[in-house]
Amino acid sequence: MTRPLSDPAPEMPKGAVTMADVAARVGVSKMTVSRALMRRDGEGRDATQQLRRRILETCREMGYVMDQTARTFSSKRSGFVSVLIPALNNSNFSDTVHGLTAAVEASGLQVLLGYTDYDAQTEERLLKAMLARRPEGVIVTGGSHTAASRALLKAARVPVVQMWDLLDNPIEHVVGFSNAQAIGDLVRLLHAKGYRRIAFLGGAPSSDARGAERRQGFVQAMLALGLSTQYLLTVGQAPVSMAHGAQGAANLVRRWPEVQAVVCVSDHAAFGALMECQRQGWAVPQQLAIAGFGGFEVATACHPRLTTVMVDCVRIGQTAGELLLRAINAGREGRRLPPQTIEIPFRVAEGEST
Amino acid sequence: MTRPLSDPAPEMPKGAVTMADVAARVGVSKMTVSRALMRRDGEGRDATQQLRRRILETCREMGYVMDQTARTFSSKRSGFVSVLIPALNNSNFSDTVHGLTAAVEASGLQVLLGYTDYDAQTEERLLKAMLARRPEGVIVTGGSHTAASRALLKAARVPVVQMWDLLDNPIEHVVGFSNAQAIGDLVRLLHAKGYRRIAFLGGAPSSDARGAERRQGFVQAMLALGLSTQYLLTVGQAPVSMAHGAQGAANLVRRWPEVQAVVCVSDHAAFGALMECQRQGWAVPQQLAIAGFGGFEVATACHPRLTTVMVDCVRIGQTAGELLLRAINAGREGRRLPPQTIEIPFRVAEGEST
DNA sequence: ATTGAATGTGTTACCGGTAACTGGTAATTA
DNA sequence: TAATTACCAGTTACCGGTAACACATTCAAT
Repeated sequence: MTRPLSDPAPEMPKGAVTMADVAARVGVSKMTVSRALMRRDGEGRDATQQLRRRILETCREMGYVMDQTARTFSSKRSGFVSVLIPALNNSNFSDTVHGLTAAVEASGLQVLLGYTDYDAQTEERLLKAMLARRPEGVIVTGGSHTAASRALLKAARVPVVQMWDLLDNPIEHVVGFSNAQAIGDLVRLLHAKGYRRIAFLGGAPSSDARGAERRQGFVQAMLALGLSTQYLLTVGQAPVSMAHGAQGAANLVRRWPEVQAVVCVSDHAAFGALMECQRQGWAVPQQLAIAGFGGFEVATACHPRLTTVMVDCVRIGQTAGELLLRAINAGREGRRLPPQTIEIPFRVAEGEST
Repeated sequence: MTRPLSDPAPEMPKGAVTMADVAARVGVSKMTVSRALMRRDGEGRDATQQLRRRILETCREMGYVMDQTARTFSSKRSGFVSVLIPALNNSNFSDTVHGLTAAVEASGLQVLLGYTDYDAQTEERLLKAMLARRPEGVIVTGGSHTAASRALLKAARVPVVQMWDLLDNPIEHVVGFSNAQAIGDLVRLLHAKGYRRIAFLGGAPSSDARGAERRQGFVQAMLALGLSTQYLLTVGQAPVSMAHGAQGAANLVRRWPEVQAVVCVSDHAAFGALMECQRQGWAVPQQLAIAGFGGFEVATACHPRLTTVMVDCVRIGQTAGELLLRAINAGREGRRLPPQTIEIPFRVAEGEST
């Protein structure tokens, strides 16, 4: 070493490498480095491109990783969007997250994922924590939020998309489908196949807004067909498990032996019911027909296959992501995208269980 | 308004409310506000506590939310840890995330979750993006990473925990169990029950390190018992689905009708195999015994119940989270926690499928 | 050759907090 | 009562980038 220790060589910064370190090494201002990193490949004049390559090379050599925090702080762009789903372990939502991530990351934004465990209070806490990091947009699931959550979202002044359900009183944008209508289609299919005494099996409505909407849709559809709506069964809290479904089926048959078919709030419950029937030796669908909801893997893998409502979960995510991007881009240009509501199609898939 | 428009009242800042706005309203310096927000309840002298209450009250009135970005930037503490799992829609991992979140959030840190889709390249990209936000610690799943990922983690100079698998060459800390040993226990159980011609059914080893370890453990255990290891079946890539399991079972019976039992890489595959048997009318376990891995909901909900390896996934997460916290706290005090390896127990749960 | 436009680089200020230090006041001790 | 100590609030500087502006250079068109 020819330099005294008190004067460390600029080529070897001691702490983490900063943009200034890179700039010094290349012999330009840090602004130039910043611009080199921002600019896309193959842009600008030849001399500029060469310089840019040299800068990128030096970054690599020095192991420089831009400090996203400083960037966020300075540019007022956090570079991420918040996404809240009720649960991780539900392929419907994780599929949605996949679609969403693909759509959003194409534009260089990251997805910051949180899960609420189907609880509005948890959602509020999570939302507070996420908004403190200044996301550029927020996507939440459904329309059940605390008043404080809604206020937080409004105050955040960033685009908001509510997904999965269609809503009467949306915060801003909506991407989803009508759970009530989907269940209605299912009920009409059962009716067409000759079933008349049909039960609904779901969790406590208070714990799951989506489940409550399905239950309500069931009642409406049954009434419209002039059928009895007395066969309503409640088992457990959201998320309704396979064990709940099994227990529900047992209760159902004991209490209302005359019931011919049961519509379950989800495929998990339906599968549990199906397995209980197999354990008890009840023929499906002859003694009891079973329908589910969601198009989960288990619905097509099990035997007999479950009749279910197939929802294009990935597409919900994609669409929500694209919509959020449009809103964010509008915001960057000073415009405001008028509130949109986009409906996603679904279809009833008939299995062997009805 | 008695004030001219060019001199906005300090009580009504125009943009987002900042700490300085709150400070001005209360009539103190922003440093005092900062300290009031940091300090725990009931600390300090009486006058100070009153001032603190007044400040907090004003924050509430003005709807002030501290800018986490600025705080991170200034204090060099991002307040979050990164967690990478292979997939969201796998209750094993989502349970782990639950345990982890509970453990970590108790200390005021947030969890930033990412999923790799079982792909090391995706993991590397994700890691890069996360490290740019300067997490205070990182938890990854398993030991299969690109060389660049390992380098990134080392360079980040934050504690790292690898979870789920025990590793020969860990990056730093490890929390997990031996997949090979677990499969070994399962094989020995089958052997004790009289099964001799036992097959293994899993995905392509290259796509799933955890699956590969299980396959290897199977071979070892079979060799140790003096049994033939010829019955190795590969179906699809990770994550192995129920459909893969069904297809695998069909292949298995066609190719090696003499096989008495099959050990599947996961409960999903095992369930698929079970359903294929039911479709074909093959008695389980009389004609073919089936074992799974993971203790998923479907394993106990289905009929017959699957023999499986139960892993305390929540505890893996809790332990990993606690370990990471200890390492982070050590780092804050200038110490370095020596690399730890913590083993999590598992147990074989016998169902009716073997 | 001259001009104007387009492009590229450097300089300065600033984002909103916290660390570290300074000086002042209240509580404790001699 | 004076000296010492503990505690507290204010001041200043700074974290690592980018916006905005000023200025220099290159290129195209007259």
